[in-house]
Amino acid sequence: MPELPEVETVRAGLLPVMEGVEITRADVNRPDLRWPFPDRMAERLTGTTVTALRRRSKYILADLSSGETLIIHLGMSGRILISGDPLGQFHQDHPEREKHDHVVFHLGNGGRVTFNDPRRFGAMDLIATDKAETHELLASLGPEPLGNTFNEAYLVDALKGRRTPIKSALLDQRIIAGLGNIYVCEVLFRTGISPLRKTDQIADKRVAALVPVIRDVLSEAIAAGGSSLKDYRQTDGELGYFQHRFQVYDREGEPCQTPDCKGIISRVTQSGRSSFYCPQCQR
DNA sequence: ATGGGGGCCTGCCGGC
DNA sequence: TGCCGGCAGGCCCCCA
Repeated sequence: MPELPEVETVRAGLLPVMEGVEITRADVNRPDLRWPFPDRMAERLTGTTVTALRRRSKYILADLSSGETLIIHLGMSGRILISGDPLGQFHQDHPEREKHDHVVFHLGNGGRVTFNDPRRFGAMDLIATDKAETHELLASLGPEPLGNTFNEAYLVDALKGRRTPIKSALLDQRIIAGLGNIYVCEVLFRTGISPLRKTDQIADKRVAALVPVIRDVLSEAIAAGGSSLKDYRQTDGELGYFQHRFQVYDREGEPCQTPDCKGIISRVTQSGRSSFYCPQCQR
């Protein structure tokens, strides 16, 4: 569920509350999410200070004064909410423990950071900070779409000779890290490329045109605080609002927004995921 | 080697 | 009102 813009929004929300702040206690309310938590996770977190909060693809990385890094993934339904009013603001507190509050970090500034994940496809792990990039979950990730190594030449080369539909290729985290179902649909709409088109049947020039559009869509979504469908929230509980700007995602049956296009947005299933697109102007 | 489908979980929504 | 099927922002794993 949370794609790069949602994860970046969560990271940005946590930053002023957690950076330079001690974790005084960690409540670990179950033994696992998608996988078992690392051994003695609560003890290894307790008494450490968060020295930096980074993001790699859809992972949040919290560097700790202990020399370890906490890796967090939100899966499909993971949420992180701040409570306890650590910044002295007015946002609503939610002191009661709610269903699916699996991990709670208590902070030295009085704040609490709660990880809630109904479907439990999320994950947490601890690894030495100097080995974080080599963690098995991160090792084979492709370039960051908003970073310098992601560019036209890279994408043209990375997609060369692939027979998979472009939709699947852009969802492949080894090729580009951070896109998910929503933003791939929106990117393909803006570039006029059908999600069904085989990657090796797209001219280099059109592949290259994906690069600035990917950057634009992600940047706009980050600026909007991400997209809130059912359960995603920013860390202060506010909704993101990029969902109002979707042009195709979840708009099956609606008229295409391209000027003068008479198309109707279609939904097709590709490798188990819904693709939304306009059959008229996406070719 | 690569691509497609199944599976992991819970919750929600629409239809009957 | 209640039940059931389908679907959901991700990603690992196995099979062809």
